[in-house]
Amino acid sequence: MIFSSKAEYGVRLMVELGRQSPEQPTSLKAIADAEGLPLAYLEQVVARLRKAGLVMSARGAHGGYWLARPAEEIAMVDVVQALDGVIAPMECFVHDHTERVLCSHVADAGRCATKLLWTRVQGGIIRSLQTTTLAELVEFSRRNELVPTA
Amino acid sequence: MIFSSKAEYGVRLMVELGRQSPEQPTSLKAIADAEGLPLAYLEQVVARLRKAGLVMSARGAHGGYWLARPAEEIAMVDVVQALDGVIAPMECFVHDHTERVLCSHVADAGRCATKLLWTRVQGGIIRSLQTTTLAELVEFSRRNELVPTA
DNA sequence: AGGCAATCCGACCGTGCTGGTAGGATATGA
DNA sequence: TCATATCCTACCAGCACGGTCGGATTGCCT
Repeated sequence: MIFSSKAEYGVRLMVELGRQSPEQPTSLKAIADAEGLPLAYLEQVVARLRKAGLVMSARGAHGGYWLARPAEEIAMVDVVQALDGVIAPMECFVHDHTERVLCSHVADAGRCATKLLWTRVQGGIIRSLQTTTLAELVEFSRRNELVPTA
Repeated sequence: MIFSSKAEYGVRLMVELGRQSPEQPTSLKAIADAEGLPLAYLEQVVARLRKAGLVMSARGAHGGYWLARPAEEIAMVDVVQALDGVIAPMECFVHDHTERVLCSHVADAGRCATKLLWTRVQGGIIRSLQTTTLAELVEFSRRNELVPTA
């Protein structure tokens, strides 16, 4: 699998926050209930988003989370990266210094043919994540909730 | 990581085969030595490529492997898929019937906002893999072996 | 003041996947 | 018949991942 469940949960969480009116805190519990996700685990997820500066929080009663900036200004690449870390198609992309057998071609950085391939793939992924904003997803979810299942 | 080491090794193996003259078997041992990879493991890797019809083999002494068709006609998407299986950004993409918590939105197939995102990503990946042929990688590796490291 | 509702934090833990090994069976050219 | 190769299956150790738990802290509300 390319993305972890943290990414899935985190994106859903962001969409949920995007649906709320801004500046008004939404509790994690409300989101956990709405999405049917384990609260304790969501805490870890949202912590990453907070550290990345994507959401803000207020503690205490009636506290909660809200988007740090308008959904239109949030590219999904930032969300996913905050959740899953660097988007790397192959081990040698994330830290070249490890020198694991996996990429025995550390020496010939740009000469490794496979690296050409993985670079293209990485470009494809990042491009698609960069051109998708949170606002799009929010709008998508709003549109679809109106349509009855039957 | 997005792709497994099987993908890395398999792609390298294919490039290596692409560098050889066709119809003439190359032994796995030769490739393992050239790339510095464990032979026993390569056997598993190449088995997938064979089952996918990408390479052919001859057993016995002076046996080995060769490309089933010219490198120009091999899209890397087929190679990677043979090695790593279906390219799915998220669990619910590979088998929708599992109904794991991960995608509690099984019912609303096209309504899940995250699915919109993952679909775009998947598209980006597949497109980049489809537009890259093995021949390109082979040519790339040929060009670069001429340039001295110093 | 006290209690409740929240965020925060870190330790823990089972399970499945991944990368890799081992050993042998089978085929084939010299 | 021997060396060289593909082929096949079982096995294993490490580790990342998804998730739980317990508790500390914060702050509104009565």
